[in-house]
Parts: sequence; structure tokens; C-alpha cells
Amino acid sequence: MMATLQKSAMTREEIVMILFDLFRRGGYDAVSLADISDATGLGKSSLYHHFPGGKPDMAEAVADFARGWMREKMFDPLKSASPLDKRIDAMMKTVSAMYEGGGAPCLIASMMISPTASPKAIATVRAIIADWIAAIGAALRADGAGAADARRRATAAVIAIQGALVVARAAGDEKIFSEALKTAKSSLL
Amino acid sequence: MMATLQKSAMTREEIVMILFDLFRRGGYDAVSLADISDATGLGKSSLYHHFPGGKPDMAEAVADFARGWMREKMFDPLKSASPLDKRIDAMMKTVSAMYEGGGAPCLIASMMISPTASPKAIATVRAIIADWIAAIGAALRADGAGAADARRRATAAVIAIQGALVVARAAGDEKIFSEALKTAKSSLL
DNA sequence: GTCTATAATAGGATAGAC
DNA sequence: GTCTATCCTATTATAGAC
Repeated sequence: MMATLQKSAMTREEIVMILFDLFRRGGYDAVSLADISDATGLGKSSLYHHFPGGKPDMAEAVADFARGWMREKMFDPLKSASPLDKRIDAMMKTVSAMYEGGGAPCLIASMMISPTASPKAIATVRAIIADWIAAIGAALRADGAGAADARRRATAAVIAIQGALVVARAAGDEKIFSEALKTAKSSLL
Repeated sequence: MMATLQKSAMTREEIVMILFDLFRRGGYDAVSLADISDATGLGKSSLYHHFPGGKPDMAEAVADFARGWMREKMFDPLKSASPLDKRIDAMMKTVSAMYEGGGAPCLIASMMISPTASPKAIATVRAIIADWIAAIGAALRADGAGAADARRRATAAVIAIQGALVVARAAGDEKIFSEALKTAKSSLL
């Protein structure tokens, strides 16, 4: 039995996942500590307990979380032993889920706009794009593609995904996103 | 001769062009009236003289300006009598200049992230994307393409431009942007 | 680890002189 | 049309109790 009675402690990772969603949807600047307090149910002081550096600290934690998540869920599976088309297909399914079928913004795009976000956080989200292109490119090369062609097609795929996200949300038409994923998949095979 | 001596009056359009650059680079939320005051050299009260509704008013003015600019510089020229490849080429040159070779963010993407921007401003920038796809599509149809194919390829071109903007800035490599424009051009012809 | 209370600052907005 | 001065609220951040 616990010595003291307190509201259920929230783990840092649980908070970070909430922050991830807040930041990608609202952008770093528009999200206030009050918003974060509401979304997490934690008081401001509790937030500073978890993130002594305040919002910049939170942004870095979110960027690190996103990078680790992408590595685990998207980049590492691209290295598996299954056939290339299965791996690309799995990646596109993960992409679709992550962006909620085209309705949810990308953290990378949201964070890159913010001039007040910590340089470390921005550097991390930018690195995710480079990692992503590299991961797809490596899969294509392992399947026999030339280095230059692999890189070119991998870059085009990430461009199509990011662009479709912007255009689908602007047009309010998630079909644009799903169609773009299909086309991108074909171009990779 | 003027009756009173005052600092040179800035026209509303001059202010709007400065606001356009501030908003697309920093995002609506991160740009404060102090920032705007610095960039324009005008005091806050002068800004409220030009935009009685404050920041939301400014965002709407910028969105309207962008829409008019796009219509004049990109959509109308697509209707001209010159050969299709010349028109597409001209559009891509305008795109490259507008986004400064891939280094400058898109106002549309910046504004869409902002949850606090006026719904009217957001509706306007979203409409620009629809207009853009429609303008390219109309040019392709006038050149003999089927309606569905024209729409599909026009959408893909705008996706490629918007995606390349995100990826090129994330990777810090403007060549990604220029290469993507070349590829997009080929796909339209 | 979470809370309440409070400080300090920055933000948007207005009044009134020139 | 622009300025200075001011107001109010929101925001970040801290102190200290539990």
C-alpha cells in the first residue's frame, strides 16, 4: 500500500505522446503550457518536473520520440528478410496510420516552420527525413537498384508522401493521400 | 506642399507583402505584433489603422494577396495561347522564384498548421491549392488530355512541388527542389 | 510526482495627441 | 497616418506545501 495518496503518476513517455500530437497538429508556437496542462491533466509545475527546460525541452523530447518511433516502426522493418514489395507495402500502411489517412499533419513539417523551437529539436526532425530517404534507398539497393537510382526514387517517394499530406489536407480530400501512397508504392517497385 | 510632416506613409500593399514573408517563414502564431512592427517600421497603432481587426485581419489580407498573386502570375498565364510546354515551363520558373529555389516555405502550408488563424484566411489559402490543380488541369485538357487524367497529373504536380519544398528544406538541399520541378514538368508533358 | 499560488514578462489591443 | 502611453490578458516560469 502506498504511503501517500496522489493522482496517478503519468510516465514521461505518456506525456511525450500527448505532446507529439499537440505539436504536430497545432505547431510548436501555438501550443501553450495551458493547452498541455489541459491535454495531459497535469499542472504546470508537474510539467516542469518532467521537463525542467520547459517547452524547448518538450520539443526535444518529442523530436527524439518521433525519431525512435520512425526507426523502430518504419526504418528497421525495411531491412527485414521479406520480399521488397511486402516491406514497401508495410511501410505505406504504417505511413497511412501515422498520418491518419491524410488527416493529421506531419510533426516534421510543423516543427520546421517554428522559428522559436530549439535548434536541437529542429535538427532531430530534419534528420528523420534524411534517415527515411536513406532507409528506403538501402532497401532498393539491396534489391538490386543502382545507388543513384535508388536514392532518386527514395527521395521521390518521401516527397510524394509529404506533398500529398499538404495537398490532401488543403483540399480536404483524404482520397488524394491514399491515391498518392498507391502511386508512390508503384514507383518504388 | 504637405501641411504636416510625417514619416513616409506605407501603403497597405507594401505592408501586406512584408506580412506575407513573415507569416510564411515564421507561421502565423509565432509572429508577434512586435515582430511586425520591427519588420515594417510601423508602430502597433499604425498597424491597427491599416488592419482594424488586428492579426486575424492581417492574415486575411495576406491570404487574399497570395490568392490574387497566384491567379495573376501562375493561373492566368496557364491559359495563354503559347504552346503547353512553354506555359508549364513558365509556371515552374515562377514556382522556383516564389519559393526561392526551395529555401522559402509555402504560405499555404504555414497557415494551414495554425489553429488560431482566422477561418477565412485558412479557407482562402486552401482554395489556392484547389485553384492551382484546376488551372493546371484545364491547361492539360485544352491540350487534349482526358478529364480524369488531367486532374490526376495536375494533382501529382502540385503534390510534387509541395513535397519537394518540405523535403528540400528538411534536407537543406535545394537541388532536391530543382530536380523535383524538372521531374514534375516532364510528367505534365 | 503533483498541487496551489505567485511572480515576471510578453502578447494583443485601445486612447488620444500630433 | 503615425506616434507614445497605457491596459488587460495570456504565457512562461518559479517557490514551496503535500
